[in-house]
Amino acid sequence: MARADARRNYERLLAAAGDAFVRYGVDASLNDVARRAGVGPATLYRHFPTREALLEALLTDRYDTLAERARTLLDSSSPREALVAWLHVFMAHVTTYRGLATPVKAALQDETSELFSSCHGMQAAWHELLVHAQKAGAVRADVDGSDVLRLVNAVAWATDGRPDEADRLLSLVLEGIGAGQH
Amino acid sequence: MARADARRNYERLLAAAGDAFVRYGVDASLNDVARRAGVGPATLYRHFPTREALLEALLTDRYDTLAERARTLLDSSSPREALVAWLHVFMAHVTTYRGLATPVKAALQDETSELFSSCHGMQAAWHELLVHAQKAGAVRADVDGSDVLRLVNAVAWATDGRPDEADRLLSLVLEGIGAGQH
DNA sequence: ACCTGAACACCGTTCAAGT
DNA sequence: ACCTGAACACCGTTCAAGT
Repeated sequence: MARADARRNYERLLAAAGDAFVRYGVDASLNDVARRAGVGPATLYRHFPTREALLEALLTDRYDTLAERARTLLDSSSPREALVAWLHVFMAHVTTYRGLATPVKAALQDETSELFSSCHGMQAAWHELLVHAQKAGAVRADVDGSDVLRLVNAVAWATDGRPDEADRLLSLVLEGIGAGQH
Repeated sequence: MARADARRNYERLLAAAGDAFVRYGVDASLNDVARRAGVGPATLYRHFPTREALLEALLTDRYDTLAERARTLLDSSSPREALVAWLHVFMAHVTTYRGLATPVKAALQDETSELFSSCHGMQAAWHELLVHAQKAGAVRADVDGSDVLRLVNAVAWATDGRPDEADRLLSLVLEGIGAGQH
């Protein structure tokens, strides 16, 4: 049973980490996070053994939201529009913290990544969305969903969240999977 | 006029940095580079004020080679094949050191990057290659060369040089610019 | 059961002092 | 004109010692 102070430290650390990641990106100093939380460094490591553990705690429910969003779009729009809209939302997610694309890359392909399982539901929902679009003939049948997701993540990395460039590169990718506007 | 020992230190530092980047990637410790070169840290900073200066010295002639390669391919192959072949060579370049994609990203879009000017000739040659392919109808006329290069660099980043995945993602990009196999 | 903060080995970078 | 290596402020991470 967790002590009250332990629980409080956990919350404070999470809040401080969120702040620091927003300000300085994913590589923000962990000692600084602990300082902001008013806690010793070792306390941070006790609650979150790795930087990825911190990210996981911060992002898990966002991945749930992304999965839900995919399912909502599935019945609400045309298959192509749904897919395009969701990929935009996904890119916005990767832009949450500077440097987030790198851990996301790991999450998308490395089973040992701590974010790997947090992503699983989202990936499943994304695959449904893709298959739906493929069955409607809006996307080529031979493209692999994981490939697309990793490529879109790479676009987010390459454009650093600059919206116009992100949109241009994303259009190229969409064209590549056969989902371009005609 | 440079002293003999200064010149020798310069060469040693360059060699040590090349070694270290190959082993540990672009983020290798600069103190360690100096140690390997048998030189004090300040001597490294005197010759190469920044890590990017080191990269520039190591890569400049490779960019010249890449430019030359583009011009060679221009008359030797079909426009489409030439373009595809060169992009593969470019991706291989980005894989020279682990983590190189990040400075390359800067070089391709940030004028303040020290690699920016080193890249200029290569970019010009690449644009020629692209225009050639576009005139031949092998690539869509509305795609921007810089966009493509940045996207391909992003593919190199996303695949970490794993050849099969790199090829799959690159195919998607090629399809996106209208240069896929039909 | 949990927290503390001093400590370790490292990093990038700069300094006064040397030759 | 160039080099030295000690030094600074930082980093991630772990420790024995506390309550």
